[in-house]
Amino acid sequence: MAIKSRQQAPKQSDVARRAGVSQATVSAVINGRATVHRIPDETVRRVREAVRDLGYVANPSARSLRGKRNRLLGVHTFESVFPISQRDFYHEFLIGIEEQAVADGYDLVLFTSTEEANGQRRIYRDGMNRLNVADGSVLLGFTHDSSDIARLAGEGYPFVHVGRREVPGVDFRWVGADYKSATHEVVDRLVELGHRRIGYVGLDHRMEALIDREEGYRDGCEAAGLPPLPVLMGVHHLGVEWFDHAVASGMTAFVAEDESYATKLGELVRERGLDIPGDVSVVVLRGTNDGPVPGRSWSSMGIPRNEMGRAAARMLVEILEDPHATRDDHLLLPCTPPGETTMAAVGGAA
Amino acid sequence: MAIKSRQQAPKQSDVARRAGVSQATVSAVINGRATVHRIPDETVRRVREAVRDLGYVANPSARSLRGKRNRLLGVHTFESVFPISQRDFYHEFLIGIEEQAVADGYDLVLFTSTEEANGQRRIYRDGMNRLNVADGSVLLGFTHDSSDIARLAGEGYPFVHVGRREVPGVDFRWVGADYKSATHEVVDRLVELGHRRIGYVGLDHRMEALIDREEGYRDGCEAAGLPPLPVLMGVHHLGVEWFDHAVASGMTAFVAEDESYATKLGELVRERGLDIPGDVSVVVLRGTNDGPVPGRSWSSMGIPRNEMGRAAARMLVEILEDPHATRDDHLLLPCTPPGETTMAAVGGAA
DNA sequence: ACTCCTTGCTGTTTCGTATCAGCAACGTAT
DNA sequence: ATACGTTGCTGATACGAAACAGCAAGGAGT
Repeated sequence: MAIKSRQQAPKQSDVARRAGVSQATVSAVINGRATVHRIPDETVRRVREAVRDLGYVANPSARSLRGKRNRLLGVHTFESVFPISQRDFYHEFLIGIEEQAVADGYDLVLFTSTEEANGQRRIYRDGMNRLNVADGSVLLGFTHDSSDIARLAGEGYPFVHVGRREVPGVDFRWVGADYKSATHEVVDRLVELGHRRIGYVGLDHRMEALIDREEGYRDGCEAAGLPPLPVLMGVHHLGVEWFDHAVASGMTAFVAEDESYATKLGELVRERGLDIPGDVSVVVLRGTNDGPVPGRSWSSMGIPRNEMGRAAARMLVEILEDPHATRDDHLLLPCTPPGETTMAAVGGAA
Repeated sequence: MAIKSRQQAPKQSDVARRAGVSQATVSAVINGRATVHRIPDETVRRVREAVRDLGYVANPSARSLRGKRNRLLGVHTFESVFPISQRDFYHEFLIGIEEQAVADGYDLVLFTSTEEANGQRRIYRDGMNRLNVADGSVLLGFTHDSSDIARLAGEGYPFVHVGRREVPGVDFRWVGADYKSATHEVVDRLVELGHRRIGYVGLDHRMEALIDREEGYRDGCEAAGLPPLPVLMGVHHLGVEWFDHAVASGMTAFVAEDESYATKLGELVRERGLDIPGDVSVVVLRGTNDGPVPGRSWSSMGIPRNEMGRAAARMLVEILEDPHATRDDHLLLPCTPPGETTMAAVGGAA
């Protein structure tokens, strides 16, 4: 069959020969430096013609070898599957990153080769840092093990972490969301709606993004003169005894740290013959798009995932293009308040 | 603040200095040519150690300039927005590609930098062919202009096109879906359900993937001894006059080439007080996930998008890893038959 | 003492592009 | 006649990795 194997594309020296000039002149014309190189119009015309005739296209590898940049932005995620999956929480971040890359004329490298047998993705594997193929990278997702981040920062590799993250003794850039204020406002709104005992249910594993939410909740309670009632545990421990006790104690609203908790709450509510939001209000602080019943979505704090992705990519590009400019290393974007689908006034109808 | 700026990424000469050998030796060790270069184990060990210590990773531009591979698979789409968007028809292909890349230990380069002002993406732009940074690429989506493909093939760049595509005088590899047989079977099923006048509505712009469907439709009609009744036009021309006429002529089933046509048909059906599938059956040949009403989806031919993506990536990797092996250059995967949500027996109830 | 072979490397060139330093030819000024 | 400036280029080099040719040191064989 006739599929060709690698052939020669014309290069600048071919163009030069055809135009009767040197390769350096061709380079100057192509890069618009004809004026500064004092190339007369007639010569420029001849070179352009030769370029057209031969169908010359620049070799990007040679170009970036010279320029020391590859115009590649890396995307690395610590979570198991690449956030390309649409149901994934991280998907929307990736779209933001992609949009910004388009805008800035960068290509994206998805580091999929870093997956280990256990599904975890690590940056350093047998001592190698694959990220180096990209000019810089955006990091997504959470790892318990912050050593990868520390090492990357130590090497001075340019990267931006999506999500606030603190690693003691290590400075690096991140783009986060203001979960604290947003959660505070959620409590304010619930108080406005007449709720006086507001529960907070969340994961037993604490990380920055969750700590911020809990802090906002506590601040909100304090500002309203209410007792904070947080319960932190694994979702499968959320049982009827706890729920009955909570309702009996007068709890009318629940702030769910994660959507999985809301789902569980929904089950408990249904099991007890109650109604959301008629009897109980539920607000989700970290969710995707599902709801308690098909067709209705949770009152869910809006995380500006797209914007966070965009901002992270933008910050990275700025670092790459002007490493020495002074700029903020951290960015906190506002969340949008939840819709009122699963929250309502105390005792009020749906 | 204390964020380090990019210290020059280490190169082979840095590794060489640290290991007390020459750059050539480092290159030999890294590329597994230690044996043929008669480098003793002890030296190999020292070099490897230096590589680890410095976190050395090869510069992909330098490598590809030299004609070497980078374990980078490119993904280029001709359509406007990158198929990362979940609503996009192309999204599922990308997931398949990604999964295969993970399996084979390749990273993915999404060519987002090729977008022009008009939203089109071209491979050759202002004299650059960016695809060269990847070892080979998977091409997605349709362009009217096949010159990019012809040129790429002419240069012998390794690529696999997702979707059957014929460019006269140009041979290249593709992975397609067997729309023809699948559409034939759709007609068979409709005939089984008692339909005798089956309309085919489709885009006026013909491309391989659509031509195949139409051919399958015609074959199916012929096999059943029915007259083929195809109508090809822009979706906005699909109007009530045509619909009334079609129904009056005894048409009971419509095969819609694209989901947009089914949507339009749904409107017309509702407008005339009819019911799908009670009065009219509708089958979609190219759709995503929507339906005539929320909660019900179209009877839609299943395009094995994930598998096509996987197969394309797999084929590409095989080409890269053994360019001279003989293999098929084209692959046709089966579609899955439509569910029976919007098709029913003639005169039968829903 | 000599040739020859093996081991263990190194020096040099190449890929295609961009840039920098500089040079020949000609004109103008003094 | 000499100095100087301008025009219109060219040659050489660097970027980082890979490949080829080859060389010095040491040992074996005669």
